[in-house]
Amino acid sequence: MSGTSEKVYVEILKKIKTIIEEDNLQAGDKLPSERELTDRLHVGRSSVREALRSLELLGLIETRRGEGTFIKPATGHRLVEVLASFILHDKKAKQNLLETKSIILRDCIELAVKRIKDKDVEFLNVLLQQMHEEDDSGQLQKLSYQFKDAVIRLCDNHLLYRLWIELSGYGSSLHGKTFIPDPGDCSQIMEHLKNGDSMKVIQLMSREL
Amino acid sequence: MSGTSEKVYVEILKKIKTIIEEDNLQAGDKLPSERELTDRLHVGRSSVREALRSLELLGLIETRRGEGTFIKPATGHRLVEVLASFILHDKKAKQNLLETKSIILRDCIELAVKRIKDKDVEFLNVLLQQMHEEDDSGQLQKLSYQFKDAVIRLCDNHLLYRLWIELSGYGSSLHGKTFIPDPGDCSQIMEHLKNGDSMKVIQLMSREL
DNA sequence: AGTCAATGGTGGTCTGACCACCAAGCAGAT
DNA sequence: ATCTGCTTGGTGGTCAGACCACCATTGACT
Repeated sequence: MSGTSEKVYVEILKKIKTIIEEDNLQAGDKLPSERELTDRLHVGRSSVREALRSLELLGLIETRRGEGTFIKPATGHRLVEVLASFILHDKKAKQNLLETKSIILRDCIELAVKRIKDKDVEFLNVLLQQMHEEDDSGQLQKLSYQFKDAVIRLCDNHLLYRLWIELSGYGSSLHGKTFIPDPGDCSQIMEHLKNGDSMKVIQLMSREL
Repeated sequence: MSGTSEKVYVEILKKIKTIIEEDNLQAGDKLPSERELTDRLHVGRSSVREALRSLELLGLIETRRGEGTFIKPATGHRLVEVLASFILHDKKAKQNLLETKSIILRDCIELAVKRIKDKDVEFLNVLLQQMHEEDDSGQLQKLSYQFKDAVIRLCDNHLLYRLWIELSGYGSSLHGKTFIPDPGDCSQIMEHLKNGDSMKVIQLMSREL
């Protein structure tokens, strides 16, 4: 071995990262099975599992019994969920959470109005069109969520976006419901996005708070 | 049992959380040993370990071989470190990181100028005084860092503060050095804080970028 | 009283075993 | 030829037991 004072499971984390990079694995792709990793890395299966379970809790991978382990599209509110339940005991912390969520949302939108491109406008218009044509309320809700999400992603900063997703995930588990704009809201948001009026967009998107 | 579709190690996470709450364990306190948890929760030791390793990777606990498992004071830059190394493959992601760090810093400062109290001003003045009296360059650096940190904490939002700490931690591992203001900067920062000029404070504190 | 070896507890790791689950392949029925 | 359904191999999920390395305490010896 190379001078290995590190715990095996941490080493494994690094090896897995290497494997992901070398094989250029993308979100949704399958990782080698636990037993194969055991062989390739010359470690015990339990150590492999400790590493994988850690990544799973971080929301970086997803395991499906009988199928395998897969790289997850970065959308893990699990992270904040766990962190929160262990760290955010008191009321003040929850207040902090809501405030931070609101601030991050504002940040995203401010970047969004700066960075929105013509093709983004087109895409949002398509969504908007679909919404106005949709009758089924379930489908409508889904589209509304997509619209909201798409707007936030306009910030073109994946890290910031992830922060919002995670904060949002925990936030909704706090008060149960998530704000979803109706088609009318979306039309207005659309207009203000084009005009570069970030204040108005923020107002419309922050209704839940 | 309650509908147990959950994986054992996730159940264990909850149980551990319960134990921490019931026994009112604080940072630094010792958790029951792996074998004791195995007995108390009627599960295999490997499952207990999967749960503990996950918490360790999240920076929530610390394990010392031959001694035991201990609750860690909530200050895990491990989180972003791990997330980052797995998510931030490309250059764009690193750019995202720097941008986000800068944005969070701005958010903190904007809250800080709103929320600064007289006693905060007093405290910062004491630090400033010490800085001007200090000769030793090492000590001076330490005081400068304290000053910067104290200003950011004025936002009175622990979560936002933690986000900055974590982003900052990874950021410095990117380009190696961290910006530390000199006494002159600190005096100016102090003035603008009192005047409520957040723009100026942000400028002075963001020099590293 | 001081030194140090034995001991018991703790985390670290590996192995092998079994289960539950899923998908693909194959054999039989239609 | 197609569909159905069973078999089978691969996968994750879990457990039990065995060592090892390490640490702190104990207690015997000096």
